[in-house]
Amino acid sequence: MREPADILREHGLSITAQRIAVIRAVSHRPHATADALTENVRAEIGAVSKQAVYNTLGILADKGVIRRIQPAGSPALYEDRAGDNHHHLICRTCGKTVDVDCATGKTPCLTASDNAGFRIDEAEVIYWGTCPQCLAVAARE
Amino acid sequence: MREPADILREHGLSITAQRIAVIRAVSHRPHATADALTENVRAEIGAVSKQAVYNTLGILADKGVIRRIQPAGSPALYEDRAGDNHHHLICRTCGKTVDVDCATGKTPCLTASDNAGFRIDEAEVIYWGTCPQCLAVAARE
DNA sequence: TCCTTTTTATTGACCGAGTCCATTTTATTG
DNA sequence: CAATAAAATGGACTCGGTCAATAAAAAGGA
Repeated sequence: MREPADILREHGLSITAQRIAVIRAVSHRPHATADALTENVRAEIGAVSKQAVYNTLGILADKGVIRRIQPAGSPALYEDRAGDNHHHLICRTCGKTVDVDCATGKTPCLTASDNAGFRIDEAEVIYWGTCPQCLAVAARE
Repeated sequence: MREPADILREHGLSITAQRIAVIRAVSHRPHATADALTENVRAEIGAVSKQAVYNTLGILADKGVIRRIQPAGSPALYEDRAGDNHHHLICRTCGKTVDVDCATGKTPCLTASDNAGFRIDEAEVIYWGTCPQCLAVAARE
């Protein structure tokens, strides 16, 4: 990802230390919760309000700069990679989240068998399962 | 769906008026929230506690009798149809949720391009877009 | 540069969805 | 018809997130 300040400028947003740090945190730590990102930001610039973090994440997600994923039973996660239609693999046991490229090609999943008249703009795919570590633990028992 | 009491019996669960009414509500009103279902149940049997509804929904979802879907930015929805690997189409504007059969065949979506060592047991697909009604409203403006 | 305007950050109250827990009620089983 | 196990109730509580009023900081123009 480019310089945080450039990203903000390109979208007509004011450039603030908080926003820069949020962008850095997201790109440095993918699949993190707002809470975790807040801690990262605090480590970098000393202090931020919860609200500033949510605000920044919300705006960036709206602008398509970052992506928000909201897996069942978990707070929202944010990631750097956006707009490339990749998907996620989530461990039911430990919550580990991993990127997977789309199974079917470029922007493929945008085709439902019957769209019921909807105009579809995104296909969100979450593969649920058990990660290698948790499989190993389960096997040992 | 069969008789609620039979479903409960088959899974070794006590048969109570509350549970029967919850099962009826789910099958009568697909894609409803726990809250909406609670109202339905109250209309049928007079009163239920929030907890009894959550408890029943949780157990039935665990047993695979019903399915819980948790779309981003919305409370959980419950539906009757379970185990047939169908997906959902959700309107970003009004939240309307519609079933779609799987685009690729029988139980197809269970294949990620790279499973990263995970054992995958479910592929959850949500198509986001705009429903016909909301498209019409938008066009009129 | 300074000053004004606009945007953003802060703080703390608040909200909705869901869970926890102690108690009472209801099913089930001998 | 007990005795016991399972479920329901009600109310407090948690967590993720939003709202709204005020303070602070950026952006833009003379």
